[in-house]
Order: sequence, then C-alpha cells, then structure tokens
Amino acid sequence: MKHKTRLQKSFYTRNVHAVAKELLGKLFVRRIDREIISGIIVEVEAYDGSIDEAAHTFRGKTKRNEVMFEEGGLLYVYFTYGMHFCCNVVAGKANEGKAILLRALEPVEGIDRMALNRFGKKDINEKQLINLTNGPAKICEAFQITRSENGADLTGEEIFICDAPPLAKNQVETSVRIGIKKSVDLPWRYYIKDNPFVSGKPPLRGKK
DNA sequence: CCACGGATTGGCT
DNA sequence: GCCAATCCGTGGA
Repeated sequence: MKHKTRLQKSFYTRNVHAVAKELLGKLFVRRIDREIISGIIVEVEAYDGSIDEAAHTFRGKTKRNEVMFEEGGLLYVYFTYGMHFCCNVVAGKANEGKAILLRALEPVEGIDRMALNRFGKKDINEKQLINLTNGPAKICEAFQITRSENGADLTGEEIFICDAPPLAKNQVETSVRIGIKKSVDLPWRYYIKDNPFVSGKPPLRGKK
C-alpha cells in the first residue's frame, strides 16, 4: 500500500482530546525489517494526569510512567495484569503526563503476520479476524509491541501514524472509558460509529 | 447473550 | 500485600 504522509511532531503536541479524536481514521503502522503491519485506528481513550485519577501519571513521575511525561509524539507502552502490554500515543507538552490509549484497530496490512502473532496460524475465520486487534493488549500482541518499544519516536521509521482525511463529526462517538475503577464518569473514550472492529461496550453507567 | 474467575508480573502503598 | 487502562474460557439463562 502507498502510505500517505506521516503525522509530525506538531500533531501530537496539542490538546489531548483533540489529538485523540483526530487519531480516529488514521493508519497506525509498524515496520519490522521490510515487513509492514498496519491498521486504521477506530477506538481510543484519553488519559490526563492533571485531573484524571485513572491516569498512570496522576501521582507524579516514576520509572514506569516517565515516557508519558515526555513531549507528545512518543509511544508509551506499559505492562499490566502480569501478561499484557498496552500502547499509548503521548500527547501535549513536556511534563503534562497525557496520553491516548489505542483500544482497537481495523487491520489493513500484514494480516497474516497479525494472525500468526495472535493465534499461531495464518488461516483464520471471520470471528478471529474481528478478534485480531479489537482490544488494547490484542493490538500489542498482533503488532509485536512490548517493553522494548516503550518510548519509540512516532516520527521515526519503526512505528508511526499516517495521515488520512478527517472523519465527519457524526462518525465520532463518545463514551465513558472501559476497564477502569477511578474517574469512571469522564467521557473520554472516542470511537468510530458502527465500526465492527471497536472493542466491547462500556458499563451501563455514566454519560454517553 | 451475559457474568464470573483464573492467569501471572511488577509497581506502589 | 494488594491489585491493575486485559483476555479468554467456562457455565448458566
């Protein structure tokens, strides 16, 4: 596939919610040697350590979260539940502690490689296709993203995001975030309406 | 379809 | 020691 231009630093250093919504529809690309794996971003969540108790940065800088305090445009990868990695796009200015969790992608290139990474085989059925990247830890498994990708520069060659035309405003839905126990009412999950690759629904509470 | 629990490391109280 | 920005399998309605 012919990739369009990569998003540059100035895209990422803006307001975390603007960046989050505008990431929808863009192409997340992973290059491993000559191989390309990519997918359209269809679901994200914003985290803002200045006012958000669910953000890893809410209680200040530690070894684990230091990348999230960098200036926007890096990848913040964290390890959780003893077995999963999740990746975020760092946004805003230095020392703000803001980032956007990638929750779901629509697979585009390298689907065979994603299938191998996720299920150990190339041939997958319809259900497994939907299951490739419809969750934050599934994305990392499919895209071979682990702790060694923490801090990767998104304006570099290994992991980057390609521009795409903006979505119509009525294509972007908002909800509360999934899987957290603090700041549960903040409506900071954004996803593409009716996209089949969006992950599960949020709990029936809070604002939509 | 939904609810629940187990897996299993590591960060922080 | 507690518990997490998850996932998957199981079991019941």
